[in-house]
Amino acid sequence: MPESVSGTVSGRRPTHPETSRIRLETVLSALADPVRLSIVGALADGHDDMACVAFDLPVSKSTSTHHFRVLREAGVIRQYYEGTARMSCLRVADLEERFPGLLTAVLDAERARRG
Amino acid sequence: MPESVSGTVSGRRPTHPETSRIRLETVLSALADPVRLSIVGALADGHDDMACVAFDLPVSKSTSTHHFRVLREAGVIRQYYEGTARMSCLRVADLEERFPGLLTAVLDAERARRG
DNA sequence: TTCGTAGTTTGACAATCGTCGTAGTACGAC
DNA sequence: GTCGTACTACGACGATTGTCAAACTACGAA
Repeated sequence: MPESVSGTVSGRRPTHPETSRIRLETVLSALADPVRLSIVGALADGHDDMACVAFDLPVSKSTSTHHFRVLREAGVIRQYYEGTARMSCLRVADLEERFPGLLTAVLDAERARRG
Repeated sequence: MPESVSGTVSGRRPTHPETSRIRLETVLSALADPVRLSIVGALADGHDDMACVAFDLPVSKSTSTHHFRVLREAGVIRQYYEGTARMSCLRVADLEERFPGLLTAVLDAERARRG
């Protein structure tokens, strides 16, 4: 967390990489974890925006935070606050622009893996 | 190395996963490394089959062996011997069958990253 | 058979990763 | 204000990963 500009404590202003700076290896390694893959799958199939709490992950709260952070810093999801709830949504358009077809293929594969 | 059936020393009969057993997370994490990504890129763009030695990787021999093994065990490449040379080729059709569009998208992204 | 080439195996190492519990912070409701 | 909820931060831990050098194996050629 390098530059937290204005007054608020860090963590309240999540940093997102610009689309042009999203790196392939980072995205792939972000997606290469079962917990994070299931988050991404849930975001894609379920509701577009979801709070962390809605995911019901098989890990502790702090581990959840960690995984969401990895996804956000990789450029896979965008996060913002809605009250105390951390909402997340997939950066579908950004990813499609940067790596055409990649997210679609991964989501298809993940869907097949589960259903 | 569980079951090496006939007499030969292990390592000479590389084990490849069946297409149906290729796992998404394993493939993604295999591709999430710059060295392995460059191997895959070289295999896709260059010649279909290449010996390890032809890749000119920025790592030692043993590290090379390690990376090829990860790719092979993930189901991304197929390997066989041609004399003492270990030849490698992408399992394009198998991957397309298992995870349609995935390899293509990754290769496009990798190509863009380099060119 | 001897030599060189190509790759593997082993064991080591530092770095990263996924996990947790505890403590802390921000917000909404009361 | 106080309380509860939702999440983050901070260590800590064991497991995995990427790396290497050294010793070894398999094959082809001289």
